[in-house]
Amino acid sequence: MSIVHYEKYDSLLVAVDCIVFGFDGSELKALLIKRDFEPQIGKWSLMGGFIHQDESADDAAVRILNRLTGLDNIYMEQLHCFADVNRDPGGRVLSIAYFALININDYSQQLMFTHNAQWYSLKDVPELIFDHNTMMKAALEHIRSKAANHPVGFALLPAKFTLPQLQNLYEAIYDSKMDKRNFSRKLLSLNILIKLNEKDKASSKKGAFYYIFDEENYKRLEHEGIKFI
Amino acid sequence: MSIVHYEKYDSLLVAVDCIVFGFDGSELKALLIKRDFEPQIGKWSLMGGFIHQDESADDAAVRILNRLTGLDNIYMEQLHCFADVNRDPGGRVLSIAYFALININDYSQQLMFTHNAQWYSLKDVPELIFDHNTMMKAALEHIRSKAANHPVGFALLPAKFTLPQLQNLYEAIYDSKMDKRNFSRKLLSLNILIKLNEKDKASSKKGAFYYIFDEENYKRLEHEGIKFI
DNA sequence: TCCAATAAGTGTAAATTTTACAATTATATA
DNA sequence: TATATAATTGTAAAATTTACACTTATTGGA
Repeated sequence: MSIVHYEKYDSLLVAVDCIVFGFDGSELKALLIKRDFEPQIGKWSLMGGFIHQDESADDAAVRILNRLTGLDNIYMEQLHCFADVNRDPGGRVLSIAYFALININDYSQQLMFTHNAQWYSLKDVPELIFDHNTMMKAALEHIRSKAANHPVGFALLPAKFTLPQLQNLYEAIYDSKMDKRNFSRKLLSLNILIKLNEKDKASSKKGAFYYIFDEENYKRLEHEGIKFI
Repeated sequence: MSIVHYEKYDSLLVAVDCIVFGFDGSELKALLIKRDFEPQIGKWSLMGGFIHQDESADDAAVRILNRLTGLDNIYMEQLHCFADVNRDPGGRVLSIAYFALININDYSQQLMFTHNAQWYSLKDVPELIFDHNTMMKAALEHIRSKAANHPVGFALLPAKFTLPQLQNLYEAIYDSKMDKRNFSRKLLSLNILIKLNEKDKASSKKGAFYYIFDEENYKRLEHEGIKFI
């Protein structure tokens, strides 16, 4: 096989920007950072960075997410490559947006402080730099269409969670109320939930049973798809 | 707003590669080109090219599709950005894959010849350069998951088509037989088909009625989603 | 012109899933 | 012990999906 050396005249800067969603038990939130660097210092934005010569886009996203959260093994998917010519006033920069889900409790206050980071409810997301609001909107649409056909929650919920918490998550994703009888019937019929003999008493006197995900069935349905909506 | 000039040390070449699907009435086919240029001259590949400094990725895809097909207004979606470090042995090149659907009859023999292009049934797709087989596979998965939740056919079928042709398309996408009574009931219930008072006699003595898409309802359902599977 | 062949077009009953809807239960605290 | 709170549970009607086979329109050949 012949190796050619491509001309470099139209090489471009390529960034990765991460939309990080977390769930606090009742609301879906996005992790944003207040920039203490140029360009657009002082404004809110997604966490991002340039892709290096010697790393894949996925690796860059992992690196950037790790820098922001301190976490490894974050659930992450490539969302879309945003490539309008003038999306970044500082120069021609492509951005590959990544969609990540984390358990909000895994995120340390220390790192929040270090990065000027803040969790914003989706309703309250401020104006962001560049096309980051567009990315945010695409990420919200993505999780909605994903949740319609795949189980979600594994990455967003703590290991032990209750049915009301899981329902709150779906209600937060779709920003609408659901019937709890129908919801539990539906979710239990998927065989991805294992009921524990232990209750969470934090939000009611009666207490709600904890569940964990059946990891094997969850991953299978994540691949095969379900029909949630 | 302050304009910064980003360092250029990690700028990358970014290509666009197009997976073009067409439907010949019974089979789903992909448009491939036999390379008459380096690297990998003589091998089959997707049609692609580099993104220029002054064009968006979408514009590059339109340009490349137009060069290959002579067509404007091709149905097209960004699929995924492939960015492994060593995906192209000729150098570090990212590739944004685009997924396009065209009416196979719109494609001229002249252009087929000019570009060394050939329609391949999906079952017979040969070994392609780089990660193009991976892209092809992703495109097939994409059209399958898309067809499960959205109407498809507008871009792939001629303006007038018959119900058996539409069913053939769905059967080709899913590579499986469907019941024609259930299929027609389902599709007709979507209110996206307008029956013409005219028959296609090409494939039967009785003839099959032509239909056209109700463009408004089609576009609405394309946006809202349907539940096909 | 009549018959045979071909593919198009059509209906129904059973099974499953979805939807709408409200009473009971467990527990903590007053 | 009474009360308040949120969790848990069932059922009937409606809608959708599935499985399944005969009739129809037309052409070309006997």
